[in-house]
Amino acid sequence: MTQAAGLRTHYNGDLRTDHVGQQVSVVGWVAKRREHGEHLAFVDLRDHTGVVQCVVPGSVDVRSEYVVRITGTVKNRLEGTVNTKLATGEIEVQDCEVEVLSVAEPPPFPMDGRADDVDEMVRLRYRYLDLRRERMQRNLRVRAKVNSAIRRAMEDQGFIEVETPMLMPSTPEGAREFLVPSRQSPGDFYALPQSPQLYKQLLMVGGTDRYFQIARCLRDEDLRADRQYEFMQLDAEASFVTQDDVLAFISEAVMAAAEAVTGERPPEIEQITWHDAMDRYGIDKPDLRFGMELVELTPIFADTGFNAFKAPSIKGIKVDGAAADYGRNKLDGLTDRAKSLGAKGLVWMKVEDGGVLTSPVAKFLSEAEQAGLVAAFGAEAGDLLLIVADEWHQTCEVLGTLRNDVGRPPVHEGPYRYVWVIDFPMFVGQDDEGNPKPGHHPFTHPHPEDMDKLESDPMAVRSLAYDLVLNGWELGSGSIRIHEPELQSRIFRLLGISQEEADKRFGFFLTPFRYGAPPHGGFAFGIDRLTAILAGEENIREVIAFPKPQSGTDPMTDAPTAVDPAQLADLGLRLLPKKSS
RNA sequence: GGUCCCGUGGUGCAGUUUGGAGUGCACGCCGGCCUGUCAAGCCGGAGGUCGCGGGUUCAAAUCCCGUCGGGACCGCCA
Repeated sequence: MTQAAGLRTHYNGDLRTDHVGQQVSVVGWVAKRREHGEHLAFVDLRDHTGVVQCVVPGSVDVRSEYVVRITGTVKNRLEGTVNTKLATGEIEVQDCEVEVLSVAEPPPFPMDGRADDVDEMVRLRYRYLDLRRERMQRNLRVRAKVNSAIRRAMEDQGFIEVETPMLMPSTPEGAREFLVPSRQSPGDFYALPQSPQLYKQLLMVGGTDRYFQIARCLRDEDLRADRQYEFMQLDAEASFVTQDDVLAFISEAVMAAAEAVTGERPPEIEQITWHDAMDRYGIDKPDLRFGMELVELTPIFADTGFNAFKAPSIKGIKVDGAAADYGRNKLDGLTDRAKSLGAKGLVWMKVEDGGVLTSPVAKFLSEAEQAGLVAAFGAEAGDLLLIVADEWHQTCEVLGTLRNDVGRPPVHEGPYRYVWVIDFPMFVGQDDEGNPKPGHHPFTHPHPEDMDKLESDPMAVRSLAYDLVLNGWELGSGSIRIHEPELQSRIFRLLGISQEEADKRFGFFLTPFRYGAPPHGGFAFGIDRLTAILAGEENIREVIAFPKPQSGTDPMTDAPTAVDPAQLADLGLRLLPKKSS
């Protein structure tokens, strides 16, 4: 409870029967006025702590959202007028005098739960009003608790907070950057940090040992429910540590944040390898809140006569009791979805009594194969089976997406299921020139057990990279970094990056490693995402004071805006004509 | 760049399938009444370029084309 001062003696939501008899002054916004003729009026007064009812012995000229100071005496409510919906509902402030501090126009939407249904653009245009609402104030305070708990947890583990520059050189790997033109060096640009990645590694070279920062990151990529242009990360890096050390540090910060919000410390965060995550859940950010794991079917069809199942990997998922819920339309929808994900097709089967399978393709399967399916799935009458046959990765990915489509609850619904995904592949896919692409980033240390496969079988090499996942959302990722210049050169060679090119692109970053770099590793996770889930929100915009909609424009400030030609001239910039189609 | 959904007084909706006068509901707003209400109650009232543009039609919120805005997702986010 905060000590009240200034114009008020108490916060509205704090008043209880303990205060009965006290003369109090409370301030805030008029949530509601109810007049009963010239002798009695009620004013519900709201601040961020709650609402208290004030009784005025006469009429009172206030409207919704007027800012007022009310002075009166706390009394028990009359018999039968207690309001159990209010925390302050056993008392009221009586014999009130009302002093108007600010008048207000009628707000465009109500400052209560009904505004949850209002068009988000309207809420964002009047965000300063939206923020008055209990939900928004709660979310801001959840966020503050998360930040505070993280900071404390990191400091308790010997990390120090260091700020890094917002204006840095462009390093056009990964996410698209926001650029900032330089006035003193016309035609040149800074970039805003996608993350403090490079600086924090240099802090390790600089002997900082354990660094963290609650860092703002900026990425000029399309916005989503879980993505804003600018977002906050707990960014951390430590020297002379193993992967397990890093996981422990970050687990501690996340669990401390969760405990600060929910009052309950999560159990130790389990781990799963990337391969197992893909194999069992078909995705590298598995949602462990529900089962429906991918079932291995490949051996059943080793000698099949069904052409569609002559594939390297056949897997399926079982949707319990869903056969009756999925008519032809929905099944066609799932098939289209599978195809749009790159599958050649989707086989569905409905399980009838006695293990009989109903499916357009059942007639192509032998009795042994059908029996094998029922056994492998543990299928019972009424279940729906969805089966994909393809390359292993493709099979897993398609089924993983269908599993989420069919079974995944909203992200904010409990329970909280954290999981570390470890042993990510070092390389993922190929670039246009046929070189392997880094799965994490080009400074990630290969898994020590796979060093001998770097050149001979690069796609089989694991890395010391790891992700933290909560309820199917990727909270963040990290890795043990390469600290040996020779190994770094070897990785660049594999990626098809020449030494000259590497020096040009990352010179300022690579040179320091020639002067004695400690082994180090780190992590960064998204505070917006963690906060949203802990606050019970499924969109990070709800836990950001002033977010932007998908267009990236701000309906409140109209940013981005055109600027004065003189400003452009100062920067040595001239605009091209706008594209017209 | 793509797919799908949405756009009707200040707010939330119905009306669109099957074209027929801006018709309706709830909240809010304005005025009146009301001495125990509490997202009060009763009476009265104001408030609309049906996102915008074009087309079809005797007639368009409704059908067609385009466009703008918003949302979810794919691509993208090392």
